[in-house]
Amino acid sequence: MSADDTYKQKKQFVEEVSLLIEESGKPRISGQIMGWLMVCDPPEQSFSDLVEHLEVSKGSVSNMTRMLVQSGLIEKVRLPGERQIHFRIKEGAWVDVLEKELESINSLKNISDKGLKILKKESGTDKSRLKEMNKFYKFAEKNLPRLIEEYKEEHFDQV
Amino acid sequence: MSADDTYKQKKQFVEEVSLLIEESGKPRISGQIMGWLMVCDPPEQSFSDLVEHLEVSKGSVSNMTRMLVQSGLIEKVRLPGERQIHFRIKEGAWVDVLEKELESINSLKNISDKGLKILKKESGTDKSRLKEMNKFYKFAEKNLPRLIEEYKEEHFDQV
DNA sequence: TATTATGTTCAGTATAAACTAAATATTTTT
DNA sequence: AAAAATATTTAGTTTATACTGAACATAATA
Repeated sequence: MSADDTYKQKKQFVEEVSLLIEESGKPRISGQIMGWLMVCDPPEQSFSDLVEHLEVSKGSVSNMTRMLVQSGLIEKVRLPGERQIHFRIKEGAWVDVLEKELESINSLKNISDKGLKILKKESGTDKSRLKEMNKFYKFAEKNLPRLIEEYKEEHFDQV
Repeated sequence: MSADDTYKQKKQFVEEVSLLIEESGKPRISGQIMGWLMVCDPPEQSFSDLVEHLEVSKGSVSNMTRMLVQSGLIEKVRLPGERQIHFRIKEGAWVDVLEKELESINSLKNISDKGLKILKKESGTDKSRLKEMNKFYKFAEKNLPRLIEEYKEEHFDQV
């Protein structure tokens, strides 16, 4: 297996990751950046590394790295002697993704609270739909953080 | 509080739900349908009920209800004496949403397996990024189904 | 300070998807 | 069987957003 073949496989890997990310509703290029930063060597890549390897515009790299930094998935790094900004996957990136999910779970719990409040005034109207939604998201809100903690303790108790 | 006010609040509720759904990457109208079906009276609504209350086209109702039925969030109902198809929120809709999530979690675990296989050939390259991703999604795959079961037993052991 | 390297912002283009209205198909009633 | 009611499919429009290339801003070097 030549180094060139491995490079091709990495490119293939990048495309598959970006497809998954795209399916989850995020821009394709953010997925390409994530994918590449998972397998590149070294793990830190400069702005222009990204532009060249992914064959995308500077504007896209600028926007998408900002978005990814903002959402906590990657981080900026300054390397001694290096002029350009570098980026790398942030430790705990995937845990962070799940923790972000908790926010929308919270929103869904809140909206179901709100709905129940409205229905309270109408004695005849069925409330079971909203009650089930409410129970489910309360359950999730209670148990997911516990699960995340469990994972953290198992895997980065050194932090 | 008049019935008219309550109706307005329900409309407001529908908009908020649809916004949340939209933010999660699904069409606005699917969110409006979900929202309305959460608070309407009766819980079963006909095709034309949806067209009128949500003020959207028949085509959209046709497409979006099909999508929602397909994804298990709502179901078609035939009511005795009623001519039109009716729709309602399906029992366990929200649990189903989470169960669907498990599929993408599985994809992410698989892609990290694949990535690790590629990096195996390169002795120098950092593997910790992919190992962490892999561990995390393995953990999720192991524990989320358990959690879902726990919820189901607590809340619909009658089923 | 002038020059070069680097990164961001902006304006415009391309693309994809939501949505509608109308035509078509299907089902139900008379 | 004809007519009416109901639902789906289609073609076309609108809207939103990803993406690019170029202009602009900023920071580093000489």
